[in-house]
Amino acid sequence: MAKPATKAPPRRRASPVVRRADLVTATVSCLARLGAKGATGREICRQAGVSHGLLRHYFQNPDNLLLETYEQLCEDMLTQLEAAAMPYAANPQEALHKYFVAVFSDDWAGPDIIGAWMVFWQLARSRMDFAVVSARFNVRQRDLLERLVTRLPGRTDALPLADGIALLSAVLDGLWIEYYLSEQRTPRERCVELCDAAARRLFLS
Amino acid sequence: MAKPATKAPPRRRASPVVRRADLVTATVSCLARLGAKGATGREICRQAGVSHGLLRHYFQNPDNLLLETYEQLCEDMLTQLEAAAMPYAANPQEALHKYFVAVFSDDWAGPDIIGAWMVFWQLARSRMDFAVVSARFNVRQRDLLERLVTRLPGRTDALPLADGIALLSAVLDGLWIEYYLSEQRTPRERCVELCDAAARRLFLS
DNA sequence: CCACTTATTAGACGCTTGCCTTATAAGCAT
DNA sequence: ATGCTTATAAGGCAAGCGTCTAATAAGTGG
Repeated sequence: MAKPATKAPPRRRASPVVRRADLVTATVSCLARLGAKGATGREICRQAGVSHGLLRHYFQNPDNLLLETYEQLCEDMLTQLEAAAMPYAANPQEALHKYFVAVFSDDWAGPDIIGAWMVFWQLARSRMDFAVVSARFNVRQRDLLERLVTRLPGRTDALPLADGIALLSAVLDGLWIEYYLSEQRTPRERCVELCDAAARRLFLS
Repeated sequence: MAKPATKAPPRRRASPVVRRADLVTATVSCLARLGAKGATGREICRQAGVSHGLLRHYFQNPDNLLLETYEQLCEDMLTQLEAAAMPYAANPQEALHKYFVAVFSDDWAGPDIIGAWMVFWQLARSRMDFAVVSARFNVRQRDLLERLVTRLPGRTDALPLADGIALLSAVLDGLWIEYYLSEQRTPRERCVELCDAAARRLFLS
């Protein structure tokens, strides 16, 4: 049996949905700061300011928390990217530009989140469940990109559309990595500029 | 004091240079198979078929082994990429193509190595020493790419050269990620094909 | 105001890791 | 051969992790 409690530290209740969100947020932060190795269940709980036992109360295990975090992150990013571009539906070129800006915004490429994506990508290779989430997310993101591109006025088809989409998507990912590795060398504005240039060059010339 | 040894398992000596290479190879394999979390010092030694004490004999600590592995991997890849393209110096377009082929070859994007890069990228963000290696490697790789591109005959300068290089480099990284995430969806030949298309579109039209 | 649910904490256990230290034997020089 | 160097193995140790279990308190419904 456990020892009688010696002291009662402040213990405030929160609704399950809030606590889960807390843990998910802490997970992203830990992943970004400490990488895959440092983001342990206990460390996540420490960051969230709860005892390590609480993780098991809300999630099956730390891995499961990671997976759920990944799913939610993808969902959030996708909806927000869409929300960023859609208001400019009347001006396809501007919509695409806003999309680029959103991709490199602090919300999705900021210092306390960008590192998490890399960990998830890594997990997507060795773990089937993560691979599934990654695949689904990729398809939807590419669909969104395609929707934006096909609306561009005066589009040339010197390049097959599928190739163009694949290449623009690759440019996005590649620049994202470049930004990830050194935001000094390729700052955010430069990334967006290059994306715009790529879109013009691939589809409009 | 330690117990007297009960049995003498086969214990063959190897020259330091060979053993170090063994450990480096095992490290890459572990990183690719198990990710950052699974590539522990002990696991690497297990994979290399040596006792866990040997790691300390050749390297300061597991982290140091990782760093050295990263350095050597970069060095090897760079020299081999150069070696792949240079024989075709007379035909710049072909040289560039061979470069693309080499990037997506089994040697550098095969299943037992591709996962390691992702781990190193992840480390490059949280650890200064890895960041330095990454930065140096990036510069040199981009230089090589630039050397190949500037030789292309009939190059247009509708796009500033620096932009073109940055974009082609991004395409390479992005397609590499795409291949990494699902070689099913974007097989190797398709990646090379898209690289060729990007080079034409960016520099020759 | 009491009882019941459950969010939350804290401790215990077994395991693995990294580090260090000691013991052994393999190969080379003499 | 014999002895010295050192590559190699293996054990011990503290720390950290994931899992499980028991105890405690915070709300909530009666």
